[in-house]
Amino acid sequence: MDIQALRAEQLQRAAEVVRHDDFDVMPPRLIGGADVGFEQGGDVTRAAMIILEYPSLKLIEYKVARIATIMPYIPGFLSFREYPALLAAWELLEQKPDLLFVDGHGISHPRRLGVASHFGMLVDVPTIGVAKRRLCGRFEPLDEEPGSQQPLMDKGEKIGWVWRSKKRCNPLFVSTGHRVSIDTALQWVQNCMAGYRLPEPTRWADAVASERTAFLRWQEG
DNA sequence: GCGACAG
DNA sequence: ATCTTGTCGC
Repeated sequence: MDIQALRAEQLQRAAEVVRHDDFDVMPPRLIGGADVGFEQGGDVTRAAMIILEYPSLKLIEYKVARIATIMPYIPGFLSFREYPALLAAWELLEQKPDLLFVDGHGISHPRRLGVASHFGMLVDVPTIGVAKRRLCGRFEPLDEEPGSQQPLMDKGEKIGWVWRSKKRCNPLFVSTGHRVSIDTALQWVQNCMAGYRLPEPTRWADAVASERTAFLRWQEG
């Protein structure tokens, strides 16, 4: 793979990312969650795509796609490693979501094209990036209280929000993926909470992609 | 040169 | 991401 070529592609695509609200459906009735996991020691990439009904937040569909891993993990180039499997899972969905939560960053990326933005553009769907750790940017320390937030800044630009979703838990990094503003992205993440650190779309996608016991148990009943 | 570095 | 049990704290 040619990292320089991928870097150039990121810069080109980043210029096309829509950072303002551009929903077709408001409020969204179907909200999706996407995440990726690995098998066979990393040789197989497994993508999970789940659909929740809003505002009930009930799981109404989930699909899993498996493909051969094509690229190693390189910080800043995660989307190239994960989008092929995500596309495969997306094609399997019987219903497409009005808004999609992607596990990972959106524009809070060195070149403003994290996996949430990249994938959102590929399928032209509004996306929000929800990451568990920082990739770039700086932020002031957050208060201990849940709900505290701080803007994530990079090179003089606000690229997302650092938000403490739950007591004594590390904060989440929320950013625009595609067709959703930074503030609206945080608003929808907050609208999809159910008592856990992660919002429901991301939590379910993570459970399905990693075959968590919570999901396996749910799958039976 | 040194440290940072989504999943 | 993944390999993995118990364990400390609310």
